[in-house]
Amino acid sequence: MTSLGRKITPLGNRRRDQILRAAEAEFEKYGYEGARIQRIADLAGVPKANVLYYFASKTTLYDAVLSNVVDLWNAALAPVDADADPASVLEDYIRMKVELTRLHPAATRIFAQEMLGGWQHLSAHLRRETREWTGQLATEIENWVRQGRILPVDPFHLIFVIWATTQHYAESGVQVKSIYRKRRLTRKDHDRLADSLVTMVLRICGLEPVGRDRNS
Amino acid sequence: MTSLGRKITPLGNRRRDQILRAAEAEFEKYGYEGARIQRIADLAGVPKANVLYYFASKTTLYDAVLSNVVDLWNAALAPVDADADPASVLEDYIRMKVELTRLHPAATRIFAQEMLGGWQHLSAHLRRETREWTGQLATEIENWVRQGRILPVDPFHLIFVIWATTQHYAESGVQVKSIYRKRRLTRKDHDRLADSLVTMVLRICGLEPVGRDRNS
DNA sequence: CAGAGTTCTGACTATTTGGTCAGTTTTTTT
DNA sequence: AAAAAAACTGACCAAATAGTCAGAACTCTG
Repeated sequence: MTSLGRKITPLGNRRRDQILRAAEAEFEKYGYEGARIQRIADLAGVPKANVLYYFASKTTLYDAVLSNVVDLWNAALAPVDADADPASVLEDYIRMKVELTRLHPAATRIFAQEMLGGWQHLSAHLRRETREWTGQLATEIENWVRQGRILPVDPFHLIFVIWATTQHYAESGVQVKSIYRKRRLTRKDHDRLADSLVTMVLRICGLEPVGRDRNS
Repeated sequence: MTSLGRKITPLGNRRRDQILRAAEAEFEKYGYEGARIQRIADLAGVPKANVLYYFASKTTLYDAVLSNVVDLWNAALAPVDADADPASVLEDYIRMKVELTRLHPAATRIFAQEMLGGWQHLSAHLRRETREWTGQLATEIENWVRQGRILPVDPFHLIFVIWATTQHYAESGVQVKSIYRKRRLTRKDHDRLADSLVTMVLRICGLEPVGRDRNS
């Protein structure tokens, strides 16, 4: 489904990326059902038929976009180091997630939409990967609790707090504007979000912030 | 838009509700764009034209569904009593929200979808109401912080934790199944969620659980 | 520069879908 | 029971949209 039955030249690759970027924006804005191939074509500045030339169908195109997003996610959220102290691990995890959210808001929103829909469009392969890194942190948290290194918490719920909050915050750029009367999220907003989240999560676990050199 | 230019008999009202319920299920499952009037009609057991007889357009129908949902939400989340102690207020708020989520999962999901889309389909009237009760709790939390009754927290972020987590949890029945390998959420799951959330939120605020008679 | 492979596209099709409407049936009112 | 009002519906329509295709244009290679 992903591979076309022909060679891909550098030119073709550029076009493909160009279309893919446009598709990402479109899917972000309208979701799978609401997305229109024509609009993707317009946005990419190519005729509609050209979109269908590179991606056989709307589904294929969405798959490609989604795959990119999940790859991004998987690459960024590194495996947990078993020896590191809980506070550091949690803080790193949170800051990484917020950063990803800041750098790739479109990707983030698509990811969230897909999650809302129960990963209906996620291939089995990607689904497994996604489950893996989520499960790993949960196991680690469970160990910490058993070892008495943090207060008792339900690992899933703790992850949800981190996950849902950043996600929710990122997703709702419009909501933030409409309910909280802000225009858009600045870099500072994201830093504040990360700080605030770290503080909250550490308090939940009964931990103190780790003194560390921040690179900024 | 909401009112038809004719009298509504009891019979008509029943049919209207019947269709409305079907529509709620449909919109929950497929979102606004994905929803099909034909399917709503089938689900309600009436011809498609009958749906359009009661609701002039898809938009009108969605408005009606959404209005119901927001009413439900507004009615349940009572205004905050300024004199009550923070722990009680927060616990009540959380338990109410989780309960709503349990009783009206469809409504909850539609609400979330709408939020994701930036309230694009919410009338100005409902939008104002929604903002009001959100802002009220935030103000209250700010007061508590100022009075030193709870540890310093960003009110919005705290509300987000509550909100996003329950929302996220409720929304992702399928995700819970696919990632965390559970079948469906039982009553017990919701109780555990509420307990866990209360604990977490109180820890964030540096509060102890309130001893109180639970009616169950 | 010739030929092969790749890229591109306008025009077209099949299907889906929201919405209309004229006329029928049922219920309510007088 | 007659008249009026409301409820209902099958048949249709116009618009939108995903996807097809034949052939033109371009690009690379020998």
